Amino acid sequence: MSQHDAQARLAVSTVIFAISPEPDDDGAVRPSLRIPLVRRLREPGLGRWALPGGWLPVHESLEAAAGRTLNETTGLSPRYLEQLYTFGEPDRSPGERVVSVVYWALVHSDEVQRAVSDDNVRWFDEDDLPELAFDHAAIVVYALTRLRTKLEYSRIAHALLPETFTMAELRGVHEAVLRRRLDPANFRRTMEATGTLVDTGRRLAGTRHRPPALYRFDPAHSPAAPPSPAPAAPHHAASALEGPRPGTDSKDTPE
Amino acid sequence: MSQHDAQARLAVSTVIFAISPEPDDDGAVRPSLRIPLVRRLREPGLGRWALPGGWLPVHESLEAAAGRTLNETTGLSPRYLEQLYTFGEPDRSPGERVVSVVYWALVHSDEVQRAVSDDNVRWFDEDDLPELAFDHAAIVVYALTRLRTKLEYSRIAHALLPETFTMAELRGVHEAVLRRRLDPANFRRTMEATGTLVDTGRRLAGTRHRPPALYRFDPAHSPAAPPSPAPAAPHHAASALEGPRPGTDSKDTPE
DNA sequence: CCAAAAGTGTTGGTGGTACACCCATGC
DNA sequence: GCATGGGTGTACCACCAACACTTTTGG
Repeated sequence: MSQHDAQARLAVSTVIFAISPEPDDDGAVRPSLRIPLVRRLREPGLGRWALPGGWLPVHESLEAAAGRTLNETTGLSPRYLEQLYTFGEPDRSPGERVVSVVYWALVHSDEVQRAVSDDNVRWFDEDDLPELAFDHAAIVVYALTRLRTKLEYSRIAHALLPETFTMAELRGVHEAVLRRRLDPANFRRTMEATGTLVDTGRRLAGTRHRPPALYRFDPAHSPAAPPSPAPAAPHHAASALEGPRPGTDSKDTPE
Repeated sequence: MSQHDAQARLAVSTVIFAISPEPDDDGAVRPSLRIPLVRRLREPGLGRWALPGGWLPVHESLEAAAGRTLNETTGLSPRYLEQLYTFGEPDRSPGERVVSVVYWALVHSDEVQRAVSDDNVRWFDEDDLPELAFDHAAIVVYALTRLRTKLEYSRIAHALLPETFTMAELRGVHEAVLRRRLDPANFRRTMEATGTLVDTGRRLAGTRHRPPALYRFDPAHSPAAPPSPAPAAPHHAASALEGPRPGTDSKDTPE
């Protein structure tokens, strides 16, 4: 019983979200929600697209492992990272029992520019995903509903935006995630009422209309962990990454 | 590398909630929220109280394992069972890396009567817990906030009550969980507005005041899985249990 | 001046809280 | 009849969606 003994194997995967400006059908630039996927280089599921992840190292915390694999596959570091759910149906991975602790993450839109993207890592539009390996399609669907639900009662949209942003950009993020238009007037008031928005005093020039104010989020409100007592506490998994090292395929790849 | 090789071990634990009538300080019978704990019979944490649970068998689903260990320790079967969170800090269990997928469950109050309770299994009042092994105290705190949060936007209180119940009993459950008094008039309207309550037509006699109506929950509303798409779907882990079998201590016990 | 988006004001509906009040039963 | 909770009616307040309206820029 070397490594296929009577034990489930533990993997950690992450659903990563970012906002990308994408040309709309009528040419207007509407932001869209995007997700990076990696191509599987081994069986099972060879060639299929899957969520970035890897086996859990014995001495690494779950959250650190999620942040690290995220960084290894995309080159990015998450602004927001939270556990989503643990998937462990006995038959979800052919051949071997695999239990996956899945996280979801948000990254800044301006970082996506310099994100890795090659034959084996690609960003997909949220409503135009390819066929996924294992049960990853269901996982993404679940992560999407969690993101949408949480966006409405929490203020996490800032994790998808650069340091400063206009009210319209913030609204664009909400509209892209919720997939519906929001009233600009009411949206502004709701956001201002949270007290987490700080007017930088500067304005964005160069538009062909009245220049909008630039805001940033009050850091006093966001790093303070939400009322979830025990876990959560989205630290950034500050695990450094030295070069493009082999990644997860030291021996075999999990789902 | 027999079984202490470089892999984390996977355990499944469950925080079980039930309502018990408990004599109040002034003699009045107010329901209270109770949690069963098991005494650890091995190191680490020998003698301490801990959440019921066990190692994950290779061919059993996470939810089935949670339901089974729940049944083995308490003799009860859950009316509600949902995944809570996965705890996996590297140092949470001395000596060995253990990752615990934790569920939370609700059981009917009338079943608690015939629940197991001996030297090694005991029910504790939610606000009078003993010192717990490992990080189980934090886990219970987290489960409590989840229960409280979910009670307010979902209708899960029925899982803590018998088939039929009065409006006051239902309110008593909410008050016990939320730890505050609720306005009877407003509570009634709120509950009636959900449309999930069915008046059985019968009334509870024997009180020394106007006999209250007996309700039951509309089964058309509760088994229908909530809008959580992927996981959830609280099936009852229908794994039979043949007698008081050795349980999890075939080789060693997890946390 | 005009287009276009920023930003403000006002109104009506909805849901929740507080609280006054009547109803039906046991004793 | 009277104490006790069961059950109803109603006024008020906070929040939110809808939408009319004013402001400020670029061209």
